[in-house]
Amino acid sequence: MGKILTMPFDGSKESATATTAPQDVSREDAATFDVLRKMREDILCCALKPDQRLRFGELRQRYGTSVGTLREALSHLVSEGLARTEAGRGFQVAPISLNDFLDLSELRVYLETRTLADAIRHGTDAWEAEIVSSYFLLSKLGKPSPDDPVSLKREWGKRHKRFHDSLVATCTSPWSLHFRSELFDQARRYHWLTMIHARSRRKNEHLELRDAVLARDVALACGLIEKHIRGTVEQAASEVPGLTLEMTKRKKA
Amino acid sequence: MGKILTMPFDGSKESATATTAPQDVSREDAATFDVLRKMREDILCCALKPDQRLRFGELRQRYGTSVGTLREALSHLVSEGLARTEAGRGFQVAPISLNDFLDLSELRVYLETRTLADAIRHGTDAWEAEIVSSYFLLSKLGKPSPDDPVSLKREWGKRHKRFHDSLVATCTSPWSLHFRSELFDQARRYHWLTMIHARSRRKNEHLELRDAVLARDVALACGLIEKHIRGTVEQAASEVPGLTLEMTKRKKA
DNA sequence: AGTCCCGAAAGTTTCGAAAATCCGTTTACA
DNA sequence: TGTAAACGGATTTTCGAAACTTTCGGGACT
Repeated sequence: MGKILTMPFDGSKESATATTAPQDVSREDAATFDVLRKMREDILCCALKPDQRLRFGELRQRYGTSVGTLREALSHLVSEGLARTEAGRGFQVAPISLNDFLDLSELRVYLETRTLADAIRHGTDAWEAEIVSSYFLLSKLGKPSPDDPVSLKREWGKRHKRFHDSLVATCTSPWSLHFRSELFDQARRYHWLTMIHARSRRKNEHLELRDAVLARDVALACGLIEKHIRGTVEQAASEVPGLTLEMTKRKKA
Repeated sequence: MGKILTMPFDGSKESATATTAPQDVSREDAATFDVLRKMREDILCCALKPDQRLRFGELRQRYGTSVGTLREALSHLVSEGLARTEAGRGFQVAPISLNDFLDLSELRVYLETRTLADAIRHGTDAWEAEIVSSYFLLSKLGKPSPDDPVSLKREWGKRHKRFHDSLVATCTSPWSLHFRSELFDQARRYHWLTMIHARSRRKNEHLELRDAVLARDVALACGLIEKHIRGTVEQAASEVPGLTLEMTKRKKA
């Protein structure tokens, strides 16, 4: 029972391990998990562009790890739909298209409303507190313009995700939450493109959403999030250049 | 994503030493993919039992492959929800519980009806032909009793999956199909338990379903599949011993 | 010119061993 | 006698290299 696992004391009070990332409080899976997270973030933020070929040589240098570890991370990304692999031809970043965005957004409407409704019904004080907190952090930044630096966009993306996650945190259906999370990540790729290109501003839908959720108004909150998702799609469709209905023209020079 | 291809694979043959398979037309990923498929099937059929620890030593012997390959396959299974992994404690088969079955079945009702309705609306002649064909193969076997040999149960499971896949094959939403497929595989674990333990017989719901789909009756077909899924849950809940609401009692012998 | 074949180069896949980690047991000490 | 550190065996995790596959380009033949 006793989970006191006392480390064999090494003398140094502050473990000054300079070699690897020192931010390990509860290291998940160490190297593999770390590489996976970084890589996912890079795909979501289009640092690794859609359809880009992922060669092991470059990746090994970029993330400073071995082939085996990379392979495991890539394998994960494939089953999340963020990468593709074919026969003996290695891996590549999953393509994007308006069709794909439309498809996944339709499913998102269902899963977000389903999880949100359930979360509201099972909401607790701690849940409300986290919503308030994460909204505060989100609003403090304000949606970045295309001209803002990448680091700001990344930070906003993180806070945006945290806010939406907090809304559905008390949902009682693990499977619904799981798929919602995967689809949300998928949508983030398109959100990133919108952030880069779109100049139009939408009104603060997050505030409305927060208040509706805190008021426990299921119908209103679900309606708002549906409008939120659909609005994002329309904005991307009209303002992101090159996001046509079919981006699958495999032009070979 | 794209592993919804329902090719008529013969698989499951012990071709360990059969060096050159006859002109592999569809060789997917050779070793890794092969191990992954075998392992998934073993988990679905409870040859690897829920909560069972998956040690590399045993697995290496069972599947005749290396640690790295196993790791990649296990990694896949984790993101499909068929296995778990924790810190530095290796992998284990995902647990099962009635709660889990109820949760995933509720989501299945939505995804199956959604994909089925869309598939019917976009049905083609080839789609109908495959439905007729796969139903024929399914009905030829008849649902196995608990006393039937494992090989028969496995074959029935394959044909059952192929039939249900054929129904939704023309659905136009890749994401819906993807999640439907994952949930269907999850449900197969519980179907297997039911096949092993349940002795009650249900009427031939597959025939009704087939005819409703071929008649392009969306409402009827969706109603039938909903009843089909819910009926399976009830049968499992009442006839599978040990499938209680909480199976998470961590009894250590 | 066009087509086919063959060899070299680039890249991917698989493997087993070395390093790191965990768990149960023993041992030291109050 | 009880607590906690140290030890040893077992297991996991990571890595780089060997084996294999695909791609590309030159040269001979139609």
